[in-house]
Amino acid sequence: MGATKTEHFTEKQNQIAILAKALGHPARVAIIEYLMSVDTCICGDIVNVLPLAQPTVSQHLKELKNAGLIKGNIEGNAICYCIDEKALKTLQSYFAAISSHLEKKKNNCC
Amino acid sequence: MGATKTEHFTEKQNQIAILAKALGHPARVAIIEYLMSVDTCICGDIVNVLPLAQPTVSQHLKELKNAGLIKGNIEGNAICYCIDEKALKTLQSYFAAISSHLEKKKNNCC
DNA sequence: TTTTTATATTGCAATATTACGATAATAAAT
DNA sequence: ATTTATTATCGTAATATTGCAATATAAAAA
Repeated sequence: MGATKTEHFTEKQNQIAILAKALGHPARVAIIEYLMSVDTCICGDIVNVLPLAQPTVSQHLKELKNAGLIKGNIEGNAICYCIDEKALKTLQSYFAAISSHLEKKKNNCC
Repeated sequence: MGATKTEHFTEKQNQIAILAKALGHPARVAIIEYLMSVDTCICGDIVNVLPLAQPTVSQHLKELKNAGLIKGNIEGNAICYCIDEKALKTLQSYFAAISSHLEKKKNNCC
């Protein structure tokens, strides 16, 4: 064993889990924050910004891309990675819904 | 190797990563959603609701608790787990900030 | 007190993640 | 055509996660 039983959960639950998992590493959070901070879309300096070796950064970028959090095109020997707004909007909506639900409830146990 | 290099990232980045990682599994997303759906705080039926064995569920609950997403007290031989609103508020604020930042920017590359 | 009920812990096997050196691939620059 | 610069892939070691059977723990019920 060791493999997640995705088939037992809803599409939505799996989707949120995939996005959350992709952000479940500080390097990937840092990458998203960096992509937000730069104006340009070409940003070959991600490797220099992060305290990790180039193959490791490349791997993290791949995971963010697989999860759908970033989009990337190859521009010559530079990369053009940027945030996929749709994915982040999904997360924003999800947690906004949870928050408003919790506020309505005001349950005060625990 | 294989251990995350947390020390190279900011407190905030690590905090978000910890919360996101905890939600990086559909079972744990399902648990949060279930805790939201029930009115009561005592909810010993989590095990019956999920398609996983009892020790596995117990482990997922432990991880959610470690990450700070749920709070739990033992109430006799039942458990009282509930959502820690603070943690979910943190996530809500974080993604709200990202979303509003992205909307302001309207970058249209990629 | 013994049984029942409910959750936690232990131990283990299967799998996944993290990290990086070495190397490949690719395109711009010389 | 060769060099240079940049990103991707491969291979591998260390560690973490996932899942569950077996067992422990703890309190209510009998």
